[in-house]
Amino acid sequence: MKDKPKLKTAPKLDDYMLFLAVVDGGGLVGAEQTTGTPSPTLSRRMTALERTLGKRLFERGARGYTLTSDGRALAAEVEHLRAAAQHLAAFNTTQTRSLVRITAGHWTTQYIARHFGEVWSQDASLVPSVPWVPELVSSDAMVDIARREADIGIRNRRPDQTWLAGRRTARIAYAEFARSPDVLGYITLPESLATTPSKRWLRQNKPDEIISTVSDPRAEADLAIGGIARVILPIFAGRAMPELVQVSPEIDALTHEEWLVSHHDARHDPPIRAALDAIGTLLSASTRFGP
Amino acid sequence: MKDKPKLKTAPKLDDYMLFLAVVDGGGLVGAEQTTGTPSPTLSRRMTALERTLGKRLFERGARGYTLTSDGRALAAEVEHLRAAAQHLAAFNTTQTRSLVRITAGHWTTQYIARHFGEVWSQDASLVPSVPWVPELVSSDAMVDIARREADIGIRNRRPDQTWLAGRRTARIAYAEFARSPDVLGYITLPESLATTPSKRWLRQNKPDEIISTVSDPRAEADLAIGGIARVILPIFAGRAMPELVQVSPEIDALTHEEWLVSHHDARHDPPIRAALDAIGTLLSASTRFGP
DNA sequence: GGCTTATCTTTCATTTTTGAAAGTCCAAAT
DNA sequence: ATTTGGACTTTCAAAAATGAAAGATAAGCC
Repeated sequence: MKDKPKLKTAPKLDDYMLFLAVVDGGGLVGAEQTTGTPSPTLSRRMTALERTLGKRLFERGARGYTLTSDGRALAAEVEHLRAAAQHLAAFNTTQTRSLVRITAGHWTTQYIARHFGEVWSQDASLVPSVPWVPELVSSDAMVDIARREADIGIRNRRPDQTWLAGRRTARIAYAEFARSPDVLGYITLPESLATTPSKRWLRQNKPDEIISTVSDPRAEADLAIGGIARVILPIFAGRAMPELVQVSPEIDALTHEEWLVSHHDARHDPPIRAALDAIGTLLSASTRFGP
Repeated sequence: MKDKPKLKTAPKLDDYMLFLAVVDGGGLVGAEQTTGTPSPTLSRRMTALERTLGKRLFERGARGYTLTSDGRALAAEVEHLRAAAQHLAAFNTTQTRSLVRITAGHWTTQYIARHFGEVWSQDASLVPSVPWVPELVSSDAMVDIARREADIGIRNRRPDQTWLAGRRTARIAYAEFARSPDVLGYITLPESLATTPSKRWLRQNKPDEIISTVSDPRAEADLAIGGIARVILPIFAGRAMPELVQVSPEIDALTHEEWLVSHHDARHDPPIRAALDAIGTLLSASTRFGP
């Protein structure tokens, strides 16, 4: 940053914790063992702490650091900070697992939820080294990964913003499903909710054959199972419902790719890395698309 | 550092304090005002805190940040840390001035002590913007600036270690002083203490004329004032004692430069910067060497 | 007295963090 | 419906921090 004269009036709180580690350990080597911070870094941090406070906290010798009287006085005062930091650490361990928010369309979310046990387990021996839990959010809206509305999005095209990273997982095909081939007419969502390409396609291509609407994708499928009309579904979702049969060939106009999308930075975050791997495995599984 | 996978289990304590500032301020802009930390930095630090804890602490909106339930829970817990940090800040303000340890030979130390008021004042309107206090240590030993035995050293030659920074301040000349020109013989320090060039010179050149020794540089001058013998002094020191007169020409063999020396890193430290400027002004003053 | 060991400091290449400027998005105002 | 303003995120160049390796120093041991 710009070279502007700045008197540091407040040391880093972490430097106080490192200070205590040096005190407890009798020197940099002892503190290195307890904190994992290398001695050269500790040396600089202790020097910076002394400089910022304007106090000589240690006498430095061949046998390690020993406290000055200023150092002993400070150590007594920093115990409050140690207690507070330990309190926070204890609080944080009450929830050790990272929540990873994953958004996808309804049927993809359902598929993930039903098959998630195949790639994740709460059993201690199977839990991945990075503990995480999925938070599945069913949404067709383009959620804002930049503003952290989701950690991972499953989308129907390659991400085009440069801060997003994406991996193609599958090719998704659509077809008509019904209770039997002789069921005619279509059920779909109201026009205001018909935001997906498949809903728009139906309204554009067969508007006179829509005989009913319902506001919920789950209910849409239930009504098709009830024999009232046909429904257009991703084929992997339709095949997952034994009461329905495919009653048309694939609808080529609706076929699209499926992309697993995350923020460029976040994908290095271990819980998100682990989630991307697990979800990617699920979405790419050959069993998802047929026997 | 090496690219090794590392799950950060403990956030920076300062990030918790920034978190509280964001909570108090209702967003990044409010926190920027109270902490001075720019919004882009705060944005990243809050994202890093969330990632490290595996919790979503904020909902992000066009009107700033609002806390999630996890965020509210954490904010309550972090109050302990806020209290501890405030306790420390209060403790630190009990000693706001930086102690700058300056080592020099006896006579230089005395000169600085006597004239220090010319470049430094406790008066509020004259105190420099960087509060510091000198800790003068009279020592002829080569103190270890690397191991922080002193912040500033006044030496008789250019520093040769690369981690030291130096500024030449004066040319120091020596001569014999006595109560009157007819006083003969020399007083000096015992051989074991005669570590300075001037003492060694005397022992090498006029060993048979040493008629007495004393262990203290101050007493050495006092005895000369008492008329017992001559003493070899830096001319600026001799002239500062009206009871003594210079009784020899300058002793060319003893003339040397004077250097103001500090650790390379430390000289950017404002208290040390201020001390170097003040001491440099004193040592270079023309009044130090003559009428 | 010389050698070994322990501990701290410095070098140097690499990584991380920072902050000004610019970009993005949404709510409020017109 | 459009424009404006506010708040957050990203870009990019610069600054700061880091840690392995090497250097420096002193105490302990033989």
